[in-house]
Amino acid sequence: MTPRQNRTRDRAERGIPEATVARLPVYLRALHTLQERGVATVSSEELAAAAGVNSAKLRKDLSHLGSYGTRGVGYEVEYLVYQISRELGLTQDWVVAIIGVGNLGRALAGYGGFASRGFRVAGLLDADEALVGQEISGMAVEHIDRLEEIISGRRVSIAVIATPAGAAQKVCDRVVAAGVTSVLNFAPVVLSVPDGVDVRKVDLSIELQILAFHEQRKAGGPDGYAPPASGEDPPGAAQYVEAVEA
Amino acid sequence: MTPRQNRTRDRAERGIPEATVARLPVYLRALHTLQERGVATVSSEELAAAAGVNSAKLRKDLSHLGSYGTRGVGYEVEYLVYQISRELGLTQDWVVAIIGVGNLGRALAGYGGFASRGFRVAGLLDADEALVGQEISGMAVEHIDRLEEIISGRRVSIAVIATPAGAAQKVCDRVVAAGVTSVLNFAPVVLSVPDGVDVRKVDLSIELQILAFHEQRKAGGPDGYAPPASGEDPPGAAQYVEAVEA
DNA sequence: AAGCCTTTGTGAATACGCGCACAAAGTCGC
DNA sequence: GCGACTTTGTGCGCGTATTCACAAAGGCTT
Repeated sequence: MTPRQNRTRDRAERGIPEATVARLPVYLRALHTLQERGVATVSSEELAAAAGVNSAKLRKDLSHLGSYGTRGVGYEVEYLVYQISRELGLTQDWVVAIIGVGNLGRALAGYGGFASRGFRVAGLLDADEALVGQEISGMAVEHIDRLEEIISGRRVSIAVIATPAGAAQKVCDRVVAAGVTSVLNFAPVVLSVPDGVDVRKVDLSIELQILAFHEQRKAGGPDGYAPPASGEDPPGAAQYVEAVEA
Repeated sequence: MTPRQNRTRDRAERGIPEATVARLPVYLRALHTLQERGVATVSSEELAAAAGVNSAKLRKDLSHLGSYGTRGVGYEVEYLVYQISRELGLTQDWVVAIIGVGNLGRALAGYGGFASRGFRVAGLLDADEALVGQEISGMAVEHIDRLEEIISGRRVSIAVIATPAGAAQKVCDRVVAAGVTSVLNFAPVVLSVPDGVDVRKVDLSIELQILAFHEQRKAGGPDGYAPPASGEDPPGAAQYVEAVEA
């Protein structure tokens, strides 16, 4: 994605691989668990096991942040928690707005994982007049007409889109226009955004379909499944649509 | 993950790359949208744009399923929908059980994306006696004690874990013991499962943290952000824990 | 019927990520 | 104070993924 800037500084300090960034939160969670148990020091082997990764990978990931381990001993849990938190930007607070207060939006509003990691939900917005004013998880739902005002007024930097698919792109355009540069999208659509805006997608249906693919493989026998005749002309090409439509 | 079986047959028919599998559902969704609009034929360029990927990548992905395009014309939408659906295993029905009926479980139970893609929710389970018997999205919540009976009796092949973190591993062990080989995990823990069982994880908090990382970079200036002094000895090493704890 | 134009399918080059294996570095026991 | 032992940090090779660029293939026009 950003290949050119990787040679400006040489490792640590700049250019942490995307794959590493994606694992840091996992390490962080494992470290928090260790911390609760009162563990002061952990080896790469132990932490890797807790995080479900290879220990060499863990060490390489951590080496991108600097040399925070002690050879022969391991890593100091507390210090590592701090370093990873800082690298991820969790030592500062991030203001989040949730747009769309359906079932999913409600679940997100009540999700404990927000507050505990420096994410503060500062707004719940919906287009449904009947919802506006209702209180969800101790916060009143506001009308989406006030989106721009809320986003800039409360310095929202991350927007969580939990609207129906049809509304998502329009909402996205508006939050971006209002200054948001990070979007977490739960709507089942591909959002298009200008350069400089990050979008991450969470899509239940896609995850299930990936599982179904592997499940189908497994069902075909342990040694190898051949997908149903993939070079043939299926008889009756017209009616196969029904099989997958709602 | 499975490198040895890739040479048994030569491309198509066997060994679709994991990265490709992960994109097929995206293509499928884009194709459904086109279908609703009455589009009969689509070029790789158009479909790639709709799916948010490079067109060469799209063509290579599709080539793993076989040669379903016509040079000079493009792909027949309906036929491609069928081929991808079949490859993903969506031409058959998959029986899903949702374990944990909190906010998130409720949202999942009501999620339309299940039914519309061949996923049938056949059970909602929870440990809370107060919830058992309640109806959620037209389905009665059942007690988790009946998990084994429900899973084998109703031929559940995919388990969705939406329990609190503390309960997830135990629930996972039970569903696996009962015969489930595909798990979609929403609990913020790393599940360990025996070989042959697939686990996919959806984790809101991790996604937010990844966004925060990039947001922090952007905030440091358009040309390059240097993370706060990553080789230094921070003064007062003891109190930095508070910054990220609940 | 022939040639032009569009679009696929893929070879080749490049970038990226992973994991092994080991040297360097530091601790701990004696 | 020294040697043995542990564990980090990383060089290296391998496999996968991505993208470019183009030849092959097919339709369409004249």
